Amino acid sequence: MGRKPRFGDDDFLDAALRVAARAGASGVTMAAVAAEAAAPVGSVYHRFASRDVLLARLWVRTVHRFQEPFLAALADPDPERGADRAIRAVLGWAREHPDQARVLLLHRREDLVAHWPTELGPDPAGINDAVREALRAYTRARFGRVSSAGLERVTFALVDVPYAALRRHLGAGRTPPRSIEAAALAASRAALGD
Amino acid sequence: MGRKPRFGDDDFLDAALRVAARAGASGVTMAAVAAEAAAPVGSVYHRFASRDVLLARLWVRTVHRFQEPFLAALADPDPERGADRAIRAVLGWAREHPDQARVLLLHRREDLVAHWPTELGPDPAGINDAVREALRAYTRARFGRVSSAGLERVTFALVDVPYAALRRHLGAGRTPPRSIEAAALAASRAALGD
DNA sequence: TTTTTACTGGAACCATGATTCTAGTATGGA
DNA sequence: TCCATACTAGAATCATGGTTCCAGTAAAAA
Repeated sequence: MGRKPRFGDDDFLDAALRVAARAGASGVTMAAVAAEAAAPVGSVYHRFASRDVLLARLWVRTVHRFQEPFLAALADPDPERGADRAIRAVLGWAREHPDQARVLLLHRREDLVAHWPTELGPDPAGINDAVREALRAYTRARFGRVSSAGLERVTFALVDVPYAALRRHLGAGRTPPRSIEAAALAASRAALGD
Repeated sequence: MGRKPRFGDDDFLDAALRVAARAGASGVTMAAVAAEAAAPVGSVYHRFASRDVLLARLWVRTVHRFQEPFLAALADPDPERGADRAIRAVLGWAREHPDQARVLLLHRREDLVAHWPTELGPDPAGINDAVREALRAYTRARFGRVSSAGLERVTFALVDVPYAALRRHLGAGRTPPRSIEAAALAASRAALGD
């Protein structure tokens, strides 16, 4: 066969992550990613057809990593404990991986949709299917049935509230402090109507 | 003196707002703003030295409009009622002015800081001084003293929580529904430690 | 009516950064 | 050892969109 590759997909995704953490979304140029990986731009294009593909793949990889602990926590047979565990999982993950958490904040869904590379599947919308389904299941387990209002309330409590607790810190470049957990838990429980 | 102007500052700011609502932040090119106002690009540059200045001025104008009802509500002599009124003011303003609310979401503080035009003052940080001070005053009124933890909690409850309730809807291009108010109020009160 | 002057128009120019292109180059297998 | 095959290199090219520039133009004041 051919020669052994010097750079793999993940090398460039990791480089892009580091650049994003340091320079923000707009700083993630192909030249910057290549320099960060100590590679020439040509090698980046050998792996990723375009900048859009690179960014989309980084986003997808990060979303999956993020969803894993969240979904595991939410699946707890006891709904109340499941909610608490889910909140803690999100806050804990963000504290352990602030750069990756920042990537999730940096992209806007609209930007992603606008530049979504068709070769990565139909649409980024599908990526959240697992979460959407888990939230429906949670709503059913908690409230007996899945009403539109109930689902919205659950989404607010389990997704938007922890996001709100993190946003300020991640946006400012800080690792989120542990002290936000109490307020986030209290707010989330209240939103669930306890 | 000279002739009467055909376009004023606000014509272009309004045009930029409409473009932003329609095409997102990245769609706000100078050519798009000019076209939206039915003016040539030269006229835009006659009013605004650069795109950065235009966007920064739009942001500042919008922030001021947004802060006004929030600060008025928060100044209520009764702290509990002040918090509720502040939440309602934010949610109500966003529902009445979804495009402008979206502008506040679309910009990232980091992007603004990175491109801040020096002629607009020292820094965008100063813009939130009034809010920061109001939150300190609120913390004092509510908890007797201003501790770091108390201030963080108040900020989360009165700024981050309503933001969280709005984000999903504004980002998706929808006008936020009234139904989010109950959950936001409950979450906010809980975060304040009631 | 003439002059003055700020404003209008829009084509040309430039900077940035994505993408392409064509030689090399290293390595597994024959 | 030698060939076939990916992969590496990075200079050159292109596209996009911000910015400049200067010749008109219209209204207010004399």
